[in-house]
Amino acid sequence: MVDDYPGSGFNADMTEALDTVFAALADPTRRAILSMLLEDDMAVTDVAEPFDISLAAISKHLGILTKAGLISQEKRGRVKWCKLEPDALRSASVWMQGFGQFEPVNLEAFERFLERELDDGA
Amino acid sequence: MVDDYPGSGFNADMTEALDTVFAALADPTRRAILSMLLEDDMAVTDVAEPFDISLAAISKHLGILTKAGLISQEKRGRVKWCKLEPDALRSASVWMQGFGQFEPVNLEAFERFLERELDDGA
DNA sequence: GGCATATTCAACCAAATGGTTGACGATTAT
DNA sequence: ATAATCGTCAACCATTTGGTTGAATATGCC
Repeated sequence: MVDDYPGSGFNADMTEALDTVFAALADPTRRAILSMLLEDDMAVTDVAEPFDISLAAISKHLGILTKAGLISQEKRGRVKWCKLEPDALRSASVWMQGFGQFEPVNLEAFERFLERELDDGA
Repeated sequence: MVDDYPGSGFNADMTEALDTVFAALADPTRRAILSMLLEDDMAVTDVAEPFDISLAAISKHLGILTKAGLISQEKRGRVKWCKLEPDALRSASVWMQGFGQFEPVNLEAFERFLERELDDGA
């Protein structure tokens, strides 16, 4: 095993998912968009309305959120509806919980447990 | 209020904290480093050992993790010790929980795991 | 003192990121 | 048919990012 460091137990897909999700969340505009979609599905133009940047820029942000799986986009007529997909946050959440309140237990075993959980696509 | 969009309720500090934490987590090398530090505090050189990139690159990664508050570094003698600071994940975790309550992992399975762990330990 | 070890700094580089503008295809309205 | 609206695309730009190398700065060891 060449890449023998912690985290290499995750398969490449999981690593990539975490990459794209965390990167998507690292931008305040994108986080604001997600918050907006928490209240309701929205058309691209309406998403863009409160921001001071171009529609094209918003379109790019929505593309990044879509690629990360955090939203889905469905075109109905000439308007494209954006819908929050909060389940995409799950992998990131699971990863982060590994750093929390679990001191007392055997960490190696816990990591193996986590890997099984993630492999199950939970 | 000029910037009237969801998320503008957070003050600038919170936004910046989320920016830096999520950005820090978006890199697989940095996530691997955090996982390593979960097991024990480490010196910079030892952190670098399993990776195929230069020590200077690792030093930069550690600087980013430090700026995000995810680790702390204390120089003792000529070696600088890196220590995980998992509390820095809290703001990010709280933000994410706003999008639905994903339990950390499959809770039943997790509890079974915990029981096994505790039995083994006793 | 002199040498090895630990870590950072500085300069540089290629690629990615977040933004712009103007043109364009698709759909709806007049 | 023509015009307006919705959204993306393409080209471009400045800045950031993740990496390199070589020199510099501590600190510890003989």
